[in-house]
Amino acid sequence: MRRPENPRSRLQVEFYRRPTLDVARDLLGRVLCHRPATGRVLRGRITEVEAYDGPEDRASHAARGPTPRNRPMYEAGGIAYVYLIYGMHHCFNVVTGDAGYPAAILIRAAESPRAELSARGPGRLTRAFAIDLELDGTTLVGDDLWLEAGAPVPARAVSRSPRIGVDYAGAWAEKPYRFLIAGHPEVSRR
DNA sequence: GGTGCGATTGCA
DNA sequence: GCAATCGCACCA
Repeated sequence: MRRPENPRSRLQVEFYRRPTLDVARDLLGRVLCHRPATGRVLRGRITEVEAYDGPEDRASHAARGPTPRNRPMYEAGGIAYVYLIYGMHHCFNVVTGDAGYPAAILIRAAESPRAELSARGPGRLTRAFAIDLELDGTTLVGDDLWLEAGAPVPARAVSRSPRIGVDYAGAWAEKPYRFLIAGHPEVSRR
């Protein structure tokens, strides 16, 4: 019988350099940690994510090939991909897979005993965790930004659905690439 | 160089 | 239902 992982142990690059859907499911229950330039470490347990997987994924920023913005998606897994959406909100992604294969996972929600760190929705989450463009391309195994093992989420507690806000992606909009912990449903209607 | 729009959110 | 707000993708 394997000894349970220390919940405070940090995820290493091997965790991220796996198939994107596997990483997405395994991100549930992990603890996002950010140490801002000033202040204490911000910690929150991930409750909802969406996978954007490969060059064929029409919902992905990489659907039309590499651009200055999506460059981090083509790097080897284990770094952040952060972009500005609607001119006002940041979205935080975890880059996955091998170098040259564009893939990332959008972190959509997290919970914390600290109420101000419980956030539903990708824009609210980045605001709560003080994540902005400065963290674009940052390693996820450094001392500024990292993930901790947290507590495992059993299979029965994982639910899936199509991704939010990607109606333009044709058949790819139907794929169940959104993973969430049952009992932590998205609040936003749609 | 010009134009259209988005992996969202909050308010009417 | 719709405005906010701007970097960037795309076209010329």
